[in-house]
Amino acid sequence: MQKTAKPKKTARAADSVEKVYDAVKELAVEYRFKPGERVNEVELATRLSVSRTPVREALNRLARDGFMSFVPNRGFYARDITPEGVQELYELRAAIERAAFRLACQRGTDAEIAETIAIWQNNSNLGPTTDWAKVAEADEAFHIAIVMLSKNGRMLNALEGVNSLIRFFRRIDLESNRRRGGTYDEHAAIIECLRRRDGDAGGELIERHITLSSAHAVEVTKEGLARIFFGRPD
Amino acid sequence: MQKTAKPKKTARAADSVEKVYDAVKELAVEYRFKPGERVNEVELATRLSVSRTPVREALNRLARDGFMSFVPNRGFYARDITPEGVQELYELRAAIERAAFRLACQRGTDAEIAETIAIWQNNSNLGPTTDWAKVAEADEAFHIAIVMLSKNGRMLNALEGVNSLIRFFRRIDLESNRRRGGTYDEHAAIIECLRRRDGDAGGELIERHITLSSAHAVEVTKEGLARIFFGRPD
DNA sequence: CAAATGTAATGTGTATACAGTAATGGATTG
DNA sequence: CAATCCATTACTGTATACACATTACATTTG
Repeated sequence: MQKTAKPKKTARAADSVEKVYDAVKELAVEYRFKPGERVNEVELATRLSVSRTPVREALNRLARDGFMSFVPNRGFYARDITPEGVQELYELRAAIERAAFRLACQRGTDAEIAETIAIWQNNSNLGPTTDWAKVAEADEAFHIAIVMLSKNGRMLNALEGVNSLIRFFRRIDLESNRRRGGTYDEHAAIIECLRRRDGDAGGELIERHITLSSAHAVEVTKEGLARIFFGRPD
Repeated sequence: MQKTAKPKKTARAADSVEKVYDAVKELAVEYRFKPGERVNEVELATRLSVSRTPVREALNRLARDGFMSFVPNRGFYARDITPEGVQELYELRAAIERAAFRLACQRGTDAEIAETIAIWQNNSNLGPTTDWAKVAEADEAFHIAIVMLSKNGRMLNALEGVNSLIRFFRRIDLESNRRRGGTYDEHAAIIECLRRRDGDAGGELIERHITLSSAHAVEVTKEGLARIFFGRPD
């Protein structure tokens, strides 16, 4: 289905909001805004070559997503970074994934479960790599795949929101975790429960698996702060 | 700290967004928009005596809250109403509250737990009433109070979002539930677990307590639809 | 008469203007 | 020299204007 050479595609700048939302969300996910920094609307608008109107609409969305806070007459501020905040996010993630796993064991079809296992087996064959971004991406996909089996779109949506909020820390966490090993085995055990459809056991494993990560919250945010303020071109 | 009589309080119309957000959210919570209905921005703006700009900002927020969906070049549509959607929300609520209860048992101080119990005892003394809105409000407050003990602001925030999305159904659910009795006893059992700080048992009770509600999702949405389309002045 | 086409009316998308509020920096005063 | 005050600057909040997209409806066509 090619785009049949329609030259009338001068097209208005519509969809600016979506573009701005995606772009600014990306900046926020990667902490290109310093924690607590005030976001200047005109600067952002000129940088993205749009007016303030779509920028403000996007910022309003991002505020509800948890990436911005908003103070009337002062504007939008980038999210903070604190160990407590990170731990809270991991705890929420654990709560969602635990429940979703139990539902997945009830509702996933045999075919879906088999497919999920197959995907995991492929992705875990990354071999020894130092591309932690890829590792984190695969890890996130693994957990998302399980939650999809729960057939609960609301949980999936909530988890995706949490995931984008912790993505920055998850990379750091996985690096140090992988050094300590264990992640692979934990996933393997979870997969085995899924195969047996043992929702209770697997749910507990997932919860512990995630809670282990949350226990590093302090170190992870320390390392995160360092990267935000020192470790990049900017 | 009184507001020292500053007559210069002609004040600009600022804060329109907050006002519009609250007003439209209220409308959405109560399903004053018919399910799936397209929301007309100019009509809403004139009704609230503001321009389209703050209206759109508020609608963008509400979209992220789950009250609106958005289709580029077509605008905002009110959420629709389906049994599956309601059940998903109840499942998410159960997931959050179960995990939060366990944390509450670990983190709540003796004083906080005692206070929570006291508040519940007061509120359960409503006696025989037919003001289901009040009953639902007390129920929501009871569950919120427990989650507050978890000291996890993110979970609290997520739960509040879910609560506002299901408030309409919760009232209906409680009516039929109360007729069947049981709600009081279930809360009492949960409270007892909290007093003993038995997070595992109480968590399971909460989950079952909520899951029981979710099982009525179909009937509840049927009744809800009837009320939306027939049962009110409009 | 049904389907297709053109056109008017309705409504969204974004830029811009202007009013009002907070932030800044220098002058003034103790 | 420090604190306060005032003027200036920078930025936010909302209304409005206009371009574009969609929808509804009447007209034409097979």
